[in-house]
Amino acid sequence: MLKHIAVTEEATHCSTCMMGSVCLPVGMPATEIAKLDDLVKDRIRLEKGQALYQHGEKLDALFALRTGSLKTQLDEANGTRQITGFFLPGEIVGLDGMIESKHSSTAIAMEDSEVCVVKLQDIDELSRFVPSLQQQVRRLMSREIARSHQVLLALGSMRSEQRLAAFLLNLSQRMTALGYSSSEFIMRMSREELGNYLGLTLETVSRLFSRFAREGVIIVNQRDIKIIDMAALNELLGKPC
Amino acid sequence: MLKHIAVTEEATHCSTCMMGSVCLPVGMPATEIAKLDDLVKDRIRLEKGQALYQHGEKLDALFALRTGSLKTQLDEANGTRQITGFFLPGEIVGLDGMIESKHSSTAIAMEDSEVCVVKLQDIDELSRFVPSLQQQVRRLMSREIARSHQVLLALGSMRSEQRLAAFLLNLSQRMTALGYSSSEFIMRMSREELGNYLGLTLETVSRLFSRFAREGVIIVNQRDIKIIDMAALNELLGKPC
DNA sequence: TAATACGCTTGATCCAGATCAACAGGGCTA
DNA sequence: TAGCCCTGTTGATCTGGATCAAGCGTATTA
Repeated sequence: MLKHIAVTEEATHCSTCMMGSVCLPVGMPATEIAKLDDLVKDRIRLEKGQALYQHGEKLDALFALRTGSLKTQLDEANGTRQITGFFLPGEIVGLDGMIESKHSSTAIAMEDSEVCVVKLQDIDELSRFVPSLQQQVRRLMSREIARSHQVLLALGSMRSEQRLAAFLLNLSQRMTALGYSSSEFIMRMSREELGNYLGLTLETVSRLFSRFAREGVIIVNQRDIKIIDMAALNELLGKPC
Repeated sequence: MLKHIAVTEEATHCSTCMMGSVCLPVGMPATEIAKLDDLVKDRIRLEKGQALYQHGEKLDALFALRTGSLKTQLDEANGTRQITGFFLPGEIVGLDGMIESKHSSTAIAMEDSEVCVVKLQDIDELSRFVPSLQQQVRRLMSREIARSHQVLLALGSMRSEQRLAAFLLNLSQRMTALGYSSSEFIMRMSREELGNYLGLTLETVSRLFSRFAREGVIIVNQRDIKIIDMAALNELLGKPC
């Protein structure tokens, strides 16, 4: 059962939330952000492994990740599973589910997490007074499309070492945006989950980590990653450092 | 140079367009569709090989494909290219470009084509009078996200023969929606383009076509495809027929 | 404290699909 | 009509990453 938490009068709202600088309101005019305070009436606390929503369930809201981390995946009838994304605080989950009002994927917490519930209905109502809100939702969805196109590029055109390099650089950037170190962070996903996401086996991922470490590009301690030679990772992708 | 065509008073509008049943208005209330007539003020005619827009260009509109077919692709600085989608009439192109108002991909006509130009500004203005329009745009974007997740599934979890089977079935469905035969159609893309899209080489694609033909699953004549045994393709994907 | 389990690493081997190469057919130009 | 280019087919060979297998460290439970 999902653990709902009503957002009371004195609780944190969008305009005062610490995640504001990376979350849903990013890029909106300050005057309009102030009007978003009634947008989130509800939060959900998730335990590690718990599903926020599952494929086929009715959808009427987006979810802004406040703390923790999530993964989204497709589960096919024949047993295959494809992880389609990993999400960090400030990122929006549920954007793929607005067709037929059914979720087309499953979202699972990779650690204890908390999300803000943003009802689509509330978005539509509020956007009459906050003109930039609809554009903002479009921007977020567009970003999600572009993001998955980047993953397509990785899966379709890159070799295994390039895929992992691209993943590490991407994660590093997102951690930086959150105010964490760009060179040292903890990966919340297992080798198997990462392999699934990147279209590789867990053994290949493990070997790549070992190799990168041997070559002095990173230091690996289980899920604790330290990037030593950022330029080497960029070079792998054929980008000039 | 792009060839623009003003949509005059007596020209076809959304409410009278033959593509209405598969295009942007799909699923909207009839009363609201009637109000969409001012949405498209402009069309663009493209010759085969011509770009509708290119990576980095300013974006302020969506494009509804009226006739012909398009592909979208990412072109990396290091020379790699990844085709991210093939588009048929009635489908919407340009949804990935609303971040920073810049296109994040390039769209190219695979044959002489024509698109309706839908200005974002006009969407925002019109949606004050047509409440379902914003939801419609969200639906279209959501569908695009779900679509690319399906491709992720193919590239990340399927073997070559399954990827091609999934592609053929998908194309068959879309052709059916357009009112064409579900079992016989012409593919507008080359073996190389298809291979690029599916993360395979053109040789592998060619061999797969030959093998499917040898096994009596399809009949291939260059780009003319006839599906003989739809069930066999579904079985390849592990789906019960 | 031992016992079981889970995630990860590493080695040995295998194979699907890439790469390299040759050629065929159709359409276009001269 | 010949010549050329472009697209596609097919064969031979190679290889990156999968698969199979063993073992190791850390956490959890009895």
